Formats: sequence, C-alpha cells, structure tokens
Amino acid sequence: MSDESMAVAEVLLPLALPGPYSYTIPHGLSVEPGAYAIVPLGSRSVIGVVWAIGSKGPNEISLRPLVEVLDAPPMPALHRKFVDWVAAYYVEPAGNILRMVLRVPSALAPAREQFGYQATGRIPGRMTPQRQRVLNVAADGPILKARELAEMAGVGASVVKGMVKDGSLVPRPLPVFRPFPEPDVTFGQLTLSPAQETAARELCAIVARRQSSVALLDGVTGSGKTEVYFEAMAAALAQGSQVLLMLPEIALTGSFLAKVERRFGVEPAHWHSDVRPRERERVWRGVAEGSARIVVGARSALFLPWKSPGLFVIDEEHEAAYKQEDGVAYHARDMAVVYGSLGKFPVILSSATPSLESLVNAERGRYSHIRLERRHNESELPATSLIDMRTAPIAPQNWLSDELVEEVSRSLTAGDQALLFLNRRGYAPLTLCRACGHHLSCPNCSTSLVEHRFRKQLQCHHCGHQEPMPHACPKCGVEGKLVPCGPGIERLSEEAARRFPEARIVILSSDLARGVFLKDALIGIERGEYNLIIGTQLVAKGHHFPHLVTVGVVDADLALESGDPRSGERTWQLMAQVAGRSGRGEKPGQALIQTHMPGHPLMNALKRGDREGFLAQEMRVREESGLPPYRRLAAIIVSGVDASETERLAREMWSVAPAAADVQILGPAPAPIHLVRGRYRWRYLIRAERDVNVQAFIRQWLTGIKTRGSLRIDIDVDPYNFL
DNA sequence: AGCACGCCGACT
DNA sequence: GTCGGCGTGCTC
Repeated sequence: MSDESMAVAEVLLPLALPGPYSYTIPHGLSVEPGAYAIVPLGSRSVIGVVWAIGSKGPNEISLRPLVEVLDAPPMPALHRKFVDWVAAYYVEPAGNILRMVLRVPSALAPAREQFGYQATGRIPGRMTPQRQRVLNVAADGPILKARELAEMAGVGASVVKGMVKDGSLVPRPLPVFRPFPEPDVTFGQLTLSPAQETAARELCAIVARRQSSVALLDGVTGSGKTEVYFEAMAAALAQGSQVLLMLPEIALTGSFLAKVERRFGVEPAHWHSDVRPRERERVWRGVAEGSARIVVGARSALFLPWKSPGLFVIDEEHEAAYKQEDGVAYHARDMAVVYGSLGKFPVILSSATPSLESLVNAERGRYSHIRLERRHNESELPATSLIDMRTAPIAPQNWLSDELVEEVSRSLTAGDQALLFLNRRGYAPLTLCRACGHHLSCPNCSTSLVEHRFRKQLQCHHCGHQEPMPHACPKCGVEGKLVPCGPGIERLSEEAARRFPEARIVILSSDLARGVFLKDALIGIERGEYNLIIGTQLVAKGHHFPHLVTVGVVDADLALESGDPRSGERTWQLMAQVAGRSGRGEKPGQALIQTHMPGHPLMNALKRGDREGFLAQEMRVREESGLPPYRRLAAIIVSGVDASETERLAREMWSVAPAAADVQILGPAPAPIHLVRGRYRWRYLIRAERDVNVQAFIRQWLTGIKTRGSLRIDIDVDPYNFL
C-alpha cells in the first residue's frame, strides 16, 4: 500500500460524538482541512467538516471512504479553532458546536443555477410582433428569466423558447443570490459632538492596531454610543474587514438596519432565527465568501463562518439575552471576546449600564474603558425620586400611589407623555380559588399560571402551556370564586384607565406587541397619538420616546425578591434604562420609583443617581461572597421525568465527586424552579478561584456516570443566575 | 441527530 | 399469531 492511500480525513460531524470520525480519502480527491465533506454514517450520509488530515485512523475500525468534497469556501482555520474553543469551554462535544455553524438548511447543497436571457443582436429568422416585443423588453434593464421575459412582453413561454433555439436570445447565468453591495464608509457621515469625537478617535486607533483587544464603550442613554462605534465600524470596513454588530433582541434589529443603511449607504446582512431560509442561505454564503461586509445579527451570528472578521460590536453588552439558556448554554458576549482574541481583532462592548463583569475587566486594565459622559443633546438625565409604598395610602386592588398618579396627571395635562413600567406580562401573576384555596398552577412546571385576560387564557411563562380561563375552580368546581392576585400589565392598564380617564393609553408588552403592531404603536407614540404608555421590559430597550417626560416604576422590588445575588445588578440596569427613556426631548425627564424598600442601598443609589457608589458596593458584596467576576461558577443540572429517580441520581453523584482543595461543590439542591416542562431538576453549583480549570474538574466528575431513561445531566458554565 | 435493533401490548 | 410502541445504543 502506498503512503498516499494511508491519508485519512478526520471529519467533525454536527453530532454529539466524542470527536471527529476518520475516513479514507479516495484517489484523485484533494482534501484540505476546513473542507465541507459528505461522508457515510451508518445507513445515511452526513455533511461534516474536515478537521485535520492524518496518516491513520483509529485501530480496529475499518474506515469507510469520504464520498464528496463540496464546492464551498473551506471553513477558515480561525473558525475551526473557535468551534474547538467554545466546545472545550462549555464542556460540549465539538460536534454540537459545529451544528450551530451548519444550521443553515441547504446552504451547502450545490446551488441550483438559474439562467436569464439576453438579446444577441441577431434578428430572428422569422420576425413576429411577439418576438419583437420580447426583443424590446430584453433590450434594456437587467437580465431576466425566461418566465419574467415572457410575462413582461405579454407573450407565451414558447415564444422565448423559440427565440433561444434560433439564436436571437442567449442564456446567461444569473447570480444565484443577490450580491451584497459594498458599504460606503463616507456615505452618511455624521457630525459628532466633541465627546463623541474623542471616543470615536480612540476606537478608530484601536481598530487600526489590528490586535486583539476589548473596549468597553460606556455612556448613558442618549449619549450617542451608536454613532461612535459606527466610526470604528467604518475604520474596520476601510481596512477590508468584515464587521459584526450584535444585538440582544430580534425586536431591535429593524431600527438598527435602517441606521446602518443611513450611515453606510447599503442594507447590511441580517441574521437571526426569524430570517427566511433563502435569505439565511444568502447571508451564510456571503459571510463565508467575505462579500457580506456588515452583519447585524443576534447571538447566533457568532457562528457564521467568518472569512475575515475585523471588528465585533456587542450592543447592550450587559443584556441577559446574550446568555443562551437552552441547548448549548453559551454567552455570546463572552464568546465574541474569545473570537476577537483568537482572531487578533478588537471587540467593542457598548452599554449605558455595563455588566459588573465588564467593569471589573476594565478596572483591571484588561479592557480599555471609553466613557461618554454627556448626553448628545445636552439634556440632563431624569431626576429620580422614591415613593415609599409602606406609607403611601393606597386602596385595595390598586397599585398606583396618589403621588405617582398626580405626577403622571401633571405631565398629561401639560401635553407631555408618561410611561408606567411594570415588568410583568398578563393580567395577574397568581389566581386563587376563594372557596377551597386551590392555586392555579402549571401541569408541567412548578409555577403559577398567569391569567391573560385579553386572550381569556391561562399561560405558563416557562413551558408555553396555555388553557382557556376556567369559570369554575378545577379542584372544587365552585363557580365565580377564582380571584386574581397581584397586578400584571393588563390589570394595571385597567387601573390606569380609571385613574386617567382622559389619557390615550397604549400597552406595549412582548405578547401583545408583535411585528407590525409594535411598529404602529411606536409610530403612534412618536406622533403623539398616545400619551400614556404602559409597558413591560420591552419599553426599556432601545426605543426613543422623544415626548416622554414622566416615568413611573410601579414595582421596583419585583426583581430583588428572587434572592439571586445578581438581582441588584439586574434591577439597577433595568431601572436606569427605564428612567433613561424620559427627558430625551426638550423637557427634562423625571422618574418615580415605587418601592417597599426605600432604605435599600440600591434604591438610595437610584435616587442619588450614584452609579459608582452602587457598583462599588455591589462589587464588594460579590467579592466577599465569592461570586463572579471574582470567582468562577458552573452549574450541573440533573433532570428527569421521574422525581425520585432524578433525586437519586443527583444524590449519588455526590459520592463520586472528585476532591479538589480549590473547588467547592454546593448542592445538590432542587433547582429554583424544581419542575420545568415535566422534568424535575436538581442542581449543583461548583465554585472555584478564577485560575482553576473547572472544565477539567467537571469532565473528571462526569466520566463514568451513566444516565438511563429520561435522566440527563446538563452543564452550565458561568450561569447567569447565581441562585 | 437519525436509524436499526429489540422486546412487550392491541389488532387483522 | 403480527404490527408497532419507543427505550437503547451505535455510527469512522
């Protein structure tokens, strides 16, 4: 046997296998690392990526030959390195990460070629009026497909066919996908404020260095961060690089696409889960070929097969939405930083309320910290005051204090807009039976069902279970005794309608405001058709309300009640963002915060606008209690359909846990929500110093543990929730 | 992830 | 007697 026949392709498959599989390479086929290949697997064939070329495969396994190498740009070495890195960090089989890269239906199938037809200039042997019309249509404009040509000329398809046959029309291959236009970095240049100018210059200098680095762009709402990082994007584009602008929510991408287009003169590529398959294919290929220069996308855009990435911008970097919770639990902001460091290019993290993790990194000098102090339009941040709900007189079944009502009324009377913020969807978070005390809960989860009165439904916010709102108690059958407890946004809007009978109310919530409706509502708000906005989380993010003056936070204690050590940070960010919605026009804004804990350090800091004080205190708490970013956490979640079997496995694991002096194991404890989607969950928390290899520890622990039936063990490295 | 193999309930 | 339910385990 010759040496050549010994060459073996190590192919990574998009499956949860322990590593790449080996295949022989047929004679005459040239196979390079990165190539997309079709290989046999059992009785089917699968697309994988050649991870390496070796000289011999594993012993005792007779190798099967690789079938075909696909005609696509090979996956760059950097991207393969990234896939391996993510897999190792999150203790996942590399194939599971590769699956996220290849989750594009048919992007790798051979593109079916389409043809258009062009006049050759030759006059048809026999000219007819129909043929003349076709020639007229074909004479100018873009090359058209046969069907389009016939349609536009008002003739049958056979006329075109005949002309092709006699040579007066020739087929020309059409580009398979609409090409990505080249961005123009000078197109919509904006005049920047002096503060923006300084920040932009700093970022451009960082981009010019073409080195791995992270810059934290930190400036209050309205300080003009977008315009600043656009200049950094322009610099990277001018270098010939590809740029990713990552956003936490799909709902925000629309307005960002328009902004990017105004600045760079072209529609950027657009990537998230709702993009249609055909367009996904176009973007995937465009990124792989390098022709898609700007991508505006959600976290999964990280896994596009980047050809020449030169800058990643992570907008609203503190957002929890960057942490994927199902499937591979990766943090897109962190992995963006990793990509930049592997690929030796800069990453910009932008936020008005940066995460503690990023601030600590900036403090330690690992990130450069670029601050935009002033608001772009010079108006001040809103004045914030607390309303003590322990003493505020309030009628039962009401949630708005007189003081808040008064301030909102004052704004409305003055012709301004007001916003009431309550981060709770639906009508009431809890429903009880007055007759028997039964509490309506989800059949699949250990959670309360939430009444959605507009839809006449009960919904579980964890598994999506929904059922019609019953008239009688499902337990005791007594009618008319079910009572809603506590407010959701729908119930709040009823109260608002009573208290502000003249107001033009609009409700913004993720389950009411989808697509067109959200857009219309925002336009209506902008035009002043509405003057009282009632909203959940959705209103805190990204939308401009130029006429908004008064913001009322109905219940600031909600998030703090969870007991999670992260909740302070989260509440701070949310409050700062909601308050920041006001005062973006000519009048200064004001924020009123209803709380039962006016003495809480967080509330005090909000009142004084003392960000530094709050952060210093929060960092101290994190450090003292051994939490991130000072130490590492990883969670191990044991779940299964059977409660006792799940508990048994969770407890048995304890006895095989490796001993390590620098690693603490907390648990097992029932997970905060014990039952989710019909699965009982137990949780271990692993806590270690930052220099400990927790991944190795976890791997060592889990080797040899076998799960049967529905039992599963999931790993969450750097869980977002600490509790 | 598929897909085959394998071992227990209600149908022609 | 078989069709088929989906639990288990393998795929270079």
